Amino acid sequence: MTETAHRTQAQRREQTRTALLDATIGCLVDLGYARTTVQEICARAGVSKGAVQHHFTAKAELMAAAVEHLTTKLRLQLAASLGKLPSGGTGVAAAIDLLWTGYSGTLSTAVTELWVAARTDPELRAAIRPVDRALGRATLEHVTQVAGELPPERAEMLFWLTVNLTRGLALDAELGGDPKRRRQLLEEWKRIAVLLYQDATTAPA
Amino acid sequence: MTETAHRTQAQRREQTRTALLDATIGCLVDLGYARTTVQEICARAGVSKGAVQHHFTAKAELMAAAVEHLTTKLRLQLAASLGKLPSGGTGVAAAIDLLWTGYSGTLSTAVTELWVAARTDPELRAAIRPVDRALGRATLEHVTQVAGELPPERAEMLFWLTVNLTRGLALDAELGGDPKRRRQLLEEWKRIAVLLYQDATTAPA
DNA sequence: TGGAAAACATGACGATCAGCATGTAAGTTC
DNA sequence: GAACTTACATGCTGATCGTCATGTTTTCCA
Repeated sequence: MTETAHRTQAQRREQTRTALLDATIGCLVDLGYARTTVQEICARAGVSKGAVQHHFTAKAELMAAAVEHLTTKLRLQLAASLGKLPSGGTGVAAAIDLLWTGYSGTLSTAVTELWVAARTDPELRAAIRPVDRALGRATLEHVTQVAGELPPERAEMLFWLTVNLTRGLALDAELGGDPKRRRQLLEEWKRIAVLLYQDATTAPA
Repeated sequence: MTETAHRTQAQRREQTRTALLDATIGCLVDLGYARTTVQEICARAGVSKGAVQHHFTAKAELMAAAVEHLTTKLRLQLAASLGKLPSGGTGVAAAIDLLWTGYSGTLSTAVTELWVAARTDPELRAAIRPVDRALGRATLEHVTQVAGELPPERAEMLFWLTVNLTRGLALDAELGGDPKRRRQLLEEWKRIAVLLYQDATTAPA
Protein backbone atom coordinates (compact mmCIF):
# COMPACT_ATOMS: atom_id res chain seq x y z
CA MET A 1 0.00 0.00 0.00
CA THR A 2 1.23 3.51 -0.72
CA GLU A 3 -0.06 5.40 2.28
CA THR A 4 -2.81 4.57 4.70
CA ALA A 5 -1.15 6.97 7.07
CA HIS A 6 -2.63 10.07 8.59
CA ARG A 7 -5.31 11.64 6.50
CA THR A 8 -6.98 14.77 7.67
CA GLN A 9 -10.76 14.71 7.93
CA ALA A 10 -11.08 17.04 4.97
CA GLN A 11 -8.80 14.77 2.96
CA ARG A 12 -10.81 11.68 3.83
CA ARG A 13 -14.03 13.43 3.01
CA GLU A 14 -12.88 14.80 -0.31
CA GLN A 15 -11.23 11.53 -1.26
CA THR A 16 -14.24 9.27 -0.82
CA ARG A 17 -16.48 11.95 -2.21
CA THR A 18 -14.61 12.15 -5.49
CA ALA A 19 -14.30 8.38 -5.49
CA LEU A 20 -18.08 8.14 -5.29
CA LEU A 21 -18.61 10.73 -8.00
CA ASP A 22 -16.06 9.10 -10.31
CA ALA A 23 -17.69 5.75 -9.69
CA THR A 24 -21.05 7.29 -10.54
CA ILE A 25 -19.70 8.55 -13.84
CA GLY A 26 -18.24 5.14 -14.55
CA CYS A 27 -21.58 3.51 -13.89
CA LEU A 28 -23.36 5.94 -16.17
CA VAL A 29 -20.91 5.23 -18.95
CA ASP A 30 -20.83 1.46 -18.52
CA LEU A 31 -24.38 0.68 -17.41
CA GLY A 32 -26.46 3.69 -18.36
CA TYR A 33 -28.69 5.73 -16.09
CA ALA A 34 -31.41 3.12 -15.76
CA ARG A 35 -29.11 0.48 -14.32
CA THR A 36 -26.92 2.78 -12.29
CA THR A 37 -27.50 1.69 -8.70
CA VAL A 38 -26.03 2.89 -5.44
CA GLN A 39 -24.79 -0.59 -4.68
CA GLU A 40 -22.74 -0.71 -7.85
CA ILE A 41 -21.44 2.80 -7.22
CA CYS A 42 -20.35 1.83 -3.72
CA ALA A 43 -18.73 -1.35 -5.00
CA ARG A 44 -16.74 0.61 -7.58
CA ALA A 45 -15.78 3.32 -5.13
CA GLY A 46 -14.73 0.72 -2.58
CA VAL A 47 -16.96 2.06 0.16
CA SER A 48 -20.20 1.02 1.80
CA LYS A 49 -23.72 2.25 1.36
CA GLY A 50 -23.39 4.11 4.62
CA ALA A 51 -20.73 6.33 3.10
CA VAL A 52 -22.90 7.62 0.30
CA GLN A 53 -25.63 8.14 2.84
CA HIS A 54 -23.28 10.24 4.92
CA HIS A 55 -22.28 12.44 1.99
CA PHE A 56 -25.56 12.62 0.12
CA THR A 57 -28.98 12.42 1.70
CA ALA A 58 -30.52 10.72 -1.33
CA LYS A 59 -29.59 9.23 -4.66
CA ALA A 60 -30.95 12.27 -6.44
CA GLU A 61 -28.47 14.44 -4.58
CA LEU A 62 -25.64 12.17 -5.62
CA MET A 63 -26.69 12.54 -9.23
CA ALA A 64 -26.89 16.28 -8.91
CA ALA A 65 -23.38 16.33 -7.49
CA ALA A 66 -22.23 14.06 -10.29
CA VAL A 67 -23.53 16.61 -12.76
CA GLU A 68 -21.36 19.31 -11.28
CA HIS A 69 -18.36 17.03 -10.96
CA LEU A 70 -18.79 16.00 -14.56
CA THR A 71 -19.16 19.51 -15.86
CA THR A 72 -16.09 20.67 -14.00
CA LYS A 73 -14.06 17.90 -15.56
CA LEU A 74 -15.40 18.68 -19.01
CA ARG A 75 -14.68 22.35 -18.56
CA LEU A 76 -11.09 21.68 -17.58
CA GLN A 77 -10.62 19.29 -20.47
CA LEU A 78 -12.02 21.73 -23.01
CA ALA A 79 -10.17 24.70 -21.59
CA ALA A 80 -6.87 22.85 -21.72
CA SER A 81 -7.25 21.97 -25.39
CA LEU A 82 -8.94 25.15 -26.53
CA GLY A 83 -6.33 27.36 -24.92
CA LYS A 84 -3.67 26.80 -27.55
CA LEU A 85 -5.47 27.24 -30.83
CA PRO A 86 -4.32 29.13 -33.92
CA SER A 87 -6.61 31.87 -35.15
CA GLY A 88 -8.07 32.30 -38.61
CA GLY A 89 -9.48 29.66 -40.91
CA THR A 90 -7.28 26.82 -39.70
CA GLY A 91 -8.20 27.78 -36.14
CA VAL A 92 -11.88 27.38 -36.97
CA ALA A 93 -11.31 23.90 -38.31
CA ALA A 94 -9.17 22.98 -35.34
CA ALA A 95 -11.78 24.31 -32.93
CA ILE A 96 -14.45 22.16 -34.57
CA ASP A 97 -12.23 19.12 -34.20
CA LEU A 98 -11.68 19.88 -30.55
CA LEU A 99 -15.37 20.40 -29.90
CA TRP A 100 -16.03 17.07 -31.53
CA THR A 101 -13.47 15.18 -29.46
CA GLY A 102 -14.77 16.93 -26.37
CA TYR A 103 -18.41 16.11 -27.03
CA SER A 104 -17.79 12.56 -28.15
CA GLY A 105 -15.72 11.41 -25.19
CA THR A 106 -16.79 9.34 -22.22
CA LEU A 107 -17.48 12.40 -20.12
CA SER A 108 -20.02 13.65 -22.60
CA THR A 109 -21.52 10.19 -22.81
CA ALA A 110 -22.23 10.38 -19.10
CA VAL A 111 -23.63 13.87 -19.53
CA THR A 112 -25.99 12.61 -22.21
CA GLU A 113 -27.25 9.88 -19.90
CA LEU A 114 -28.01 12.43 -17.22
CA TRP A 115 -29.44 14.82 -19.75
CA VAL A 116 -31.94 12.40 -21.15
CA ALA A 117 -32.87 11.22 -17.69
CA ALA A 118 -33.35 14.82 -16.60
CA ARG A 119 -36.07 15.35 -19.18
CA THR A 120 -38.52 13.46 -16.99
CA ASP A 121 -36.91 14.28 -13.65
CA PRO A 122 -37.51 17.90 -12.63
CA GLU A 123 -35.09 17.69 -9.73
CA LEU A 124 -32.21 16.47 -11.84
CA ARG A 125 -33.17 18.94 -14.51
CA ALA A 126 -32.95 21.83 -12.10
CA ALA A 127 -29.48 20.68 -11.18
CA ILE A 128 -28.28 20.33 -14.74
CA ARG A 129 -29.57 23.45 -16.45
CA PRO A 130 -27.51 26.19 -14.81
CA VAL A 131 -24.32 24.13 -14.82
CA ASP A 132 -24.67 23.23 -18.46
CA ARG A 133 -25.44 26.77 -19.48
CA ALA A 134 -22.35 27.98 -17.66
CA LEU A 135 -20.24 25.40 -19.46
CA GLY A 136 -21.66 26.50 -22.79
CA ARG A 137 -20.94 30.14 -22.11
CA ALA A 138 -17.40 29.44 -20.96
CA THR A 139 -16.65 27.34 -24.02
CA LEU A 140 -18.19 29.95 -26.24
CA GLU A 141 -15.85 32.60 -24.85
CA HIS A 142 -12.83 30.50 -25.63
CA VAL A 143 -14.03 29.88 -29.15
CA THR A 144 -14.89 33.48 -29.90
CA GLN A 145 -11.34 34.41 -28.97
CA VAL A 146 -10.14 32.10 -31.73
CA ALA A 147 -12.39 33.64 -34.37
CA GLY A 148 -12.10 37.17 -33.08
CA GLU A 149 -12.25 38.77 -36.50
CA LEU A 150 -15.77 37.50 -36.97
CA PRO A 151 -18.77 39.53 -35.80
CA PRO A 152 -19.70 38.03 -32.42
CA GLU A 153 -23.19 37.14 -33.61
CA ARG A 154 -21.95 35.00 -36.45
CA ALA A 155 -19.25 33.40 -34.32
CA GLU A 156 -21.87 32.44 -31.78
CA MET A 157 -24.05 30.99 -34.50
CA LEU A 158 -21.22 28.87 -35.84
CA PHE A 159 -20.39 27.72 -32.34
CA TRP A 160 -23.88 26.60 -31.43
CA LEU A 161 -24.40 24.97 -34.80
CA THR A 162 -21.21 23.03 -34.25
CA VAL A 163 -22.18 22.04 -30.72
CA ASN A 164 -25.60 20.78 -31.72
CA LEU A 165 -24.30 18.99 -34.79
CA THR A 166 -21.61 17.41 -32.65
CA ARG A 167 -24.15 16.24 -30.11
CA GLY A 168 -26.20 14.64 -32.82
CA LEU A 169 -23.11 12.94 -34.19
CA ALA A 170 -22.20 11.79 -30.69
CA LEU A 171 -25.61 10.17 -30.36
CA ASP A 172 -25.04 8.43 -33.66
CA ALA A 173 -21.65 7.24 -32.46
CA GLU A 174 -23.10 5.89 -29.23
CA LEU A 175 -25.40 3.60 -31.13
CA GLY A 176 -22.67 2.36 -33.41
CA GLY A 177 -23.30 4.33 -36.56
CA ASP A 178 -20.78 4.30 -39.36
CA PRO A 179 -17.59 6.05 -38.15
CA LYS A 180 -16.47 6.68 -41.71
CA ARG A 181 -19.62 8.63 -42.50
CA ARG A 182 -19.26 10.64 -39.32
CA ARG A 183 -15.75 11.58 -40.36
CA GLN A 184 -17.00 12.68 -43.76
CA LEU A 185 -19.77 14.75 -42.23
CA LEU A 186 -17.40 16.43 -39.84
CA GLU A 187 -14.95 17.20 -42.63
CA GLU A 188 -17.76 18.61 -44.74
CA TRP A 189 -18.93 20.79 -41.88
CA LYS A 190 -15.41 22.06 -41.32
CA ARG A 191 -15.19 22.98 -44.99
CA ILE A 192 -18.51 24.82 -44.78
CA ALA A 193 -17.54 26.62 -41.59
CA VAL A 194 -14.19 27.76 -42.95
CA LEU A 195 -15.90 28.94 -46.13
CA LEU A 196 -18.45 30.94 -44.16
CA TYR A 197 -15.69 32.35 -42.00
CA GLN A 198 -13.68 33.52 -44.97
CA ASP A 199 -16.71 34.99 -46.69
CA ALA A 200 -17.60 36.97 -43.59
CA THR A 201 -14.07 38.25 -42.94
CA THR A 202 -13.05 39.17 -46.48
CA ALA A 203 -16.36 40.72 -47.54
CA PRO A 204 -18.23 42.02 -44.49
CA ALA A 205 -21.93 42.63 -45.25
CA MET B 1 -70.06 1.43 -25.45
CA THR B 2 -69.37 1.47 -29.16
CA GLU B 3 -68.81 -2.19 -29.83
CA THR B 4 -67.85 -4.97 -27.50
CA ALA B 5 -69.44 -7.29 -30.00
CA HIS B 6 -67.76 -10.10 -31.88
CA ARG B 7 -64.08 -9.52 -32.37
CA THR B 8 -62.09 -12.06 -34.27
CA GLN B 9 -59.04 -13.48 -32.54
CA ALA B 10 -56.72 -11.61 -34.88
CA GLN B 11 -58.58 -8.39 -34.12
CA ARG B 12 -58.33 -8.91 -30.38
CA ARG B 13 -54.68 -9.77 -30.65
CA GLU B 14 -53.76 -6.80 -32.80
CA GLN B 15 -55.87 -4.45 -30.73
CA THR B 16 -54.31 -5.15 -27.36
CA ARG B 17 -50.92 -5.44 -28.96
CA THR B 18 -51.01 -1.95 -30.39
CA ALA B 19 -52.57 -0.73 -27.16
CA LEU B 20 -49.57 -2.10 -25.29
CA LEU B 21 -47.09 -0.62 -27.74
CA ASP B 22 -48.79 2.78 -27.69
CA ALA B 23 -48.83 2.67 -23.91
CA THR B 24 -45.14 1.84 -23.95
CA ILE B 25 -44.41 4.87 -26.10
CA GLY B 26 -46.50 7.00 -23.78
CA CYS B 27 -44.55 5.77 -20.79
CA LEU B 28 -41.24 6.49 -22.50
CA VAL B 29 -42.34 10.02 -23.29
CA ASP B 30 -43.88 10.77 -19.90
CA LEU B 31 -41.66 8.82 -17.53
CA GLY B 32 -38.48 8.07 -19.44
CA TYR B 33 -36.89 4.69 -20.00
CA ALA B 34 -35.63 4.27 -16.46
CA ARG B 35 -39.06 4.53 -14.89
CA THR B 36 -41.00 2.76 -17.60
CA THR B 37 -42.42 -0.30 -15.87
CA VAL B 38 -44.63 -3.07 -17.18
CA GLN B 39 -47.19 -2.34 -14.51
CA GLU B 40 -47.58 1.23 -15.70
CA ILE B 41 -47.75 0.08 -19.30
CA CYS B 42 -50.50 -2.40 -18.45
CA ALA B 43 -52.39 0.21 -16.50
CA ARG B 44 -52.28 2.62 -19.44
CA ALA B 45 -53.21 -0.06 -21.95
CA GLY B 46 -56.07 -1.22 -19.74
CA VAL B 47 -54.89 -4.82 -19.62
CA SER B 48 -53.25 -7.05 -17.06
CA LYS B 49 -49.68 -8.20 -16.66
CA GLY B 50 -50.70 -11.56 -18.05
CA ALA B 51 -51.52 -9.96 -21.38
CA VAL B 52 -48.08 -8.54 -21.96
CA GLN B 53 -46.66 -11.89 -20.91
CA HIS B 54 -48.78 -13.58 -23.52
CA HIS B 55 -47.66 -11.28 -26.30
CA PHE B 56 -44.04 -10.76 -25.32
CA THR B 57 -41.89 -13.25 -23.48
CA ALA B 58 -39.89 -10.56 -21.72
CA LYS B 59 -39.78 -6.82 -21.21
CA ALA B 60 -36.87 -6.56 -23.60
CA GLU B 61 -39.00 -8.05 -26.33
CA LEU B 62 -41.71 -5.51 -25.65
CA MET B 63 -39.18 -2.74 -26.02
CA ALA B 64 -37.87 -4.21 -29.24
CA ALA B 65 -41.41 -4.34 -30.60
CA ALA B 66 -41.94 -0.77 -29.45
CA VAL B 67 -38.94 0.26 -31.52
CA GLU B 68 -40.47 -1.16 -34.65
CA HIS B 69 -43.90 0.24 -33.86
CA LEU B 70 -42.34 3.62 -33.25
CA THR B 71 -40.27 3.61 -36.39
CA THR B 72 -43.24 2.62 -38.50
CA LYS B 73 -45.21 5.54 -37.13
CA LEU B 74 -42.35 7.93 -37.72
CA ARG B 75 -41.89 6.66 -41.24
CA LEU B 76 -45.54 7.21 -42.07
CA GLN B 77 -45.48 10.68 -40.54
CA LEU B 78 -42.39 11.72 -42.46
CA ALA B 79 -43.53 10.18 -45.72
CA ALA B 80 -46.86 11.97 -45.52
CA SER B 81 -45.26 15.38 -45.09
CA LEU B 82 -42.26 14.85 -47.33
CA GLY B 83 -44.37 13.64 -50.22
CA LYS B 84 -45.63 17.06 -51.27
CA LEU B 85 -42.55 19.24 -51.32
CA PRO B 86 -41.55 21.80 -53.90
CA SER B 87 -38.16 21.30 -55.52
CA GLY B 88 -35.30 23.74 -55.76
CA GLY B 89 -34.05 26.11 -53.09
CA THR B 90 -37.37 26.65 -51.35
CA GLY B 91 -37.81 22.88 -51.32
CA VAL B 92 -34.52 22.48 -49.47
CA ALA B 93 -35.60 24.93 -46.79
CA ALA B 94 -39.00 23.28 -46.51
CA ALA B 95 -37.40 19.86 -46.23
CA ILE B 96 -35.21 21.04 -43.36
CA ASP B 97 -38.27 22.39 -41.58
CA LEU B 98 -40.02 19.09 -42.00
CA LEU B 99 -37.06 17.11 -40.76
CA TRP B 100 -36.94 19.33 -37.73
CA THR B 101 -40.60 18.94 -36.88
CA GLY B 102 -40.26 15.22 -37.45
CA TYR B 103 -37.24 14.81 -35.23
CA SER B 104 -38.48 17.10 -32.47
CA GLY B 105 -41.89 15.52 -31.92
CA THR B 106 -42.98 13.13 -29.22
CA LEU B 107 -42.27 10.09 -31.36
CA SER B 108 -38.64 11.07 -31.71
CA THR B 109 -38.50 11.79 -28.01
CA ALA B 110 -39.42 8.19 -27.36
CA VAL B 111 -36.88 7.06 -29.93
CA THR B 112 -34.18 9.03 -28.15
CA GLU B 113 -35.04 7.35 -24.86
CA LEU B 114 -34.69 3.95 -26.45
CA TRP B 115 -31.60 5.01 -28.31
CA VAL B 116 -29.73 6.13 -25.26
CA ALA B 117 -30.84 3.07 -23.34
CA ALA B 118 -29.68 0.88 -26.21
CA ARG B 119 -26.13 2.11 -25.86
CA THR B 120 -25.64 -0.12 -22.84
CA ASP B 121 -28.15 -2.80 -23.81
CA PRO B 122 -26.86 -4.98 -26.67
CA GLU B 123 -30.20 -6.70 -27.13
CA LEU B 124 -32.12 -3.47 -27.55
CA ARG B 125 -29.32 -2.15 -29.68
CA ALA B 126 -29.56 -5.08 -32.04
CA ALA B 127 -33.26 -4.39 -32.39
CA ILE B 128 -32.85 -0.70 -33.07
CA ARG B 129 -29.98 -0.57 -35.53
CA PRO B 130 -31.49 -2.15 -38.65
CA VAL B 131 -34.84 -0.46 -38.17
CA ASP B 132 -33.27 2.95 -37.71
CA ARG B 133 -31.00 2.51 -40.69
CA ALA B 134 -33.96 1.58 -42.86
CA LEU B 135 -35.82 4.70 -41.70
CA GLY B 136 -32.82 6.84 -42.52
CA ARG B 137 -32.47 5.37 -45.99
CA ALA B 138 -36.16 5.77 -46.75
CA THR B 139 -36.17 9.38 -45.62
CA LEU B 140 -33.03 10.05 -47.59
CA GLU B 141 -34.68 8.80 -50.75
CA HIS B 142 -37.58 11.14 -50.31
CA VAL B 143 -35.28 14.06 -49.73
CA THR B 144 -33.00 13.36 -52.67
CA GLN B 145 -36.04 13.45 -54.90
CA VAL B 146 -36.63 17.02 -53.75
CA ALA B 147 -33.08 18.14 -54.49
CA GLY B 148 -32.69 16.03 -57.59
CA GLU B 149 -30.53 18.54 -59.42
CA LEU B 150 -27.84 18.14 -56.81
CA PRO B 151 -25.14 15.47 -57.16
CA PRO B 152 -26.32 12.59 -54.96
CA GLU B 153 -23.22 12.73 -52.81
CA ARG B 154 -23.76 16.31 -51.81
CA ALA B 155 -27.47 15.84 -51.29
CA GLU B 156 -26.71 12.97 -48.96
CA MET B 157 -24.21 15.08 -47.07
CA LEU B 158 -26.70 17.88 -46.60
CA PHE B 159 -29.31 15.38 -45.46
CA TRP B 160 -27.18 13.72 -42.81
CA LEU B 161 -25.82 17.03 -41.60
CA THR B 162 -29.39 18.22 -41.18
CA VAL B 163 -30.45 15.05 -39.42
CA ASN B 164 -27.60 15.13 -36.92
CA LEU B 165 -27.96 18.84 -36.31
CA THR B 166 -31.66 18.33 -35.77
CA ARG B 167 -31.06 15.55 -33.29
CA GLY B 168 -28.71 17.75 -31.34
CA LEU B 169 -31.28 20.53 -31.33
CA ALA B 170 -33.94 18.07 -30.24
CA LEU B 171 -31.80 17.09 -27.26
CA ASP B 172 -31.44 20.75 -26.40
CA ALA B 173 -35.18 21.18 -26.64
CA GLU B 174 -35.84 18.23 -24.37
CA LEU B 175 -33.89 19.82 -21.60
CA GLY B 176 -35.61 23.15 -21.98
CA GLY B 177 -33.06 25.15 -23.89
CA ASP B 178 -33.96 28.51 -25.34
CA PRO B 179 -36.54 28.00 -28.11
CA LYS B 180 -35.70 31.34 -29.66
CA ARG B 181 -32.07 30.42 -30.12
CA ARG B 182 -33.05 27.09 -31.65
CA ARG B 183 -35.22 28.93 -34.16
CA GLN B 184 -32.33 31.20 -35.04
CA LEU B 185 -29.96 28.30 -35.49
CA LEU B 186 -32.40 26.46 -37.69
CA GLU B 187 -32.97 29.55 -39.82
CA GLU B 188 -29.22 30.05 -40.13
CA TRP B 189 -28.75 26.45 -41.17
CA LYS B 190 -31.48 26.78 -43.76
CA ARG B 191 -29.77 29.83 -45.18
CA ILE B 192 -26.47 27.96 -45.34
CA ALA B 193 -28.05 24.92 -46.95
CA VAL B 194 -29.86 26.93 -49.60
CA LEU B 195 -26.66 28.82 -50.33
CA LEU B 196 -24.72 25.60 -50.74
CA TYR B 197 -27.46 24.19 -52.90
CA GLN B 198 -27.45 27.18 -55.23
CA ASP B 199 -23.67 27.23 -55.47
CA ALA B 200 -23.62 23.57 -56.42
CA THR B 201 -26.39 23.81 -59.01
CA THR B 202 -25.39 27.06 -60.74
CA ALA B 203 -21.65 26.37 -60.85
CA PRO B 204 -20.99 22.64 -60.83
CA ALA B 205 -17.36 21.87 -59.96
C1' DT C 1 -4.47 11.53 26.74
C1' DG C 2 -9.28 11.20 26.81
C1' DG C 3 -13.60 12.45 25.07
C1' DA C 4 -16.32 14.67 21.33
C1' DA C 5 -17.31 14.63 16.59
C1' DA C 6 -16.87 13.31 12.03
C1' DA C 7 -16.35 9.44 8.64
C1' DC C 8 -17.66 5.13 7.53
C1' DA C 9 -19.54 0.02 8.05
C1' DT C 10 -23.27 -3.33 8.92
C1' DG C 11 -27.60 -5.19 8.84
C1' DA C 12 -32.42 -4.82 8.25
C1' DC C 13 -36.98 -2.96 6.38
C1' DG C 14 -40.59 -1.65 3.23
C1' DA C 15 -41.53 -1.00 -1.45
C1' DT C 16 -41.33 -2.39 -6.06
C1' DC C 17 -40.10 -4.86 -9.95
C1' DA C 18 -40.09 -8.69 -13.65
C1' DG C 19 -41.36 -13.20 -14.31
C1' DC C 20 -44.18 -17.37 -13.54
C1' DA C 21 -48.02 -20.62 -12.41
C1' DT C 22 -52.50 -21.13 -12.56
C1' DG C 23 -57.33 -19.98 -13.48
C1' DT C 24 -61.07 -18.06 -16.60
C1' DA C 25 -63.36 -16.18 -20.62
C1' DA C 26 -63.69 -15.53 -25.55
C1' DG C 27 -63.29 -17.36 -30.12
C1' DT C 28 -62.52 -21.28 -33.49
C1' DT C 29 -63.28 -25.78 -35.52
C1' DC C 30 -65.46 -29.93 -36.39
C1' DG D 1 -72.77 -27.46 -29.53
C1' DA D 2 -68.78 -29.72 -27.61
C1' DA D 3 -63.78 -30.16 -27.66
C1' DC D 4 -59.95 -27.28 -28.37
C1' DT D 5 -57.11 -23.33 -28.80
C1' DT D 6 -56.16 -18.64 -28.12
C1' DA D 7 -56.45 -14.39 -25.31
C1' DC D 8 -56.30 -12.53 -21.09
C1' DA D 9 -56.74 -12.11 -15.61
C1' DT D 10 -55.13 -13.04 -10.85
C1' DG D 11 -52.00 -13.94 -7.36
C1' DC D 12 -47.70 -15.17 -5.97
C1' DT D 13 -42.36 -15.32 -5.51
C1' DG D 14 -37.55 -14.28 -5.50
C1' DA D 15 -34.63 -10.62 -6.33
C1' DT D 16 -33.30 -5.96 -5.91
C1' DC D 17 -33.63 -1.36 -4.95
C1' DG D 18 -33.31 2.98 -1.88
C1' DT D 19 -33.42 4.30 2.74
C1' DC D 20 -32.74 4.02 7.63
C1' DA D 21 -31.14 2.73 12.53
C1' DT D 22 -27.41 1.49 14.78
C1' DG D 23 -22.55 0.09 15.60
C1' DT D 24 -17.39 0.89 14.73
C1' DT D 25 -13.27 3.31 13.42
C1' DT D 26 -10.65 7.46 12.62
C1' DT D 27 -9.46 12.17 13.34
C1' DC D 28 -9.66 16.32 16.07
C1' DC D 29 -9.19 19.33 20.07
C1' DA D 30 -8.38 20.84 24.70
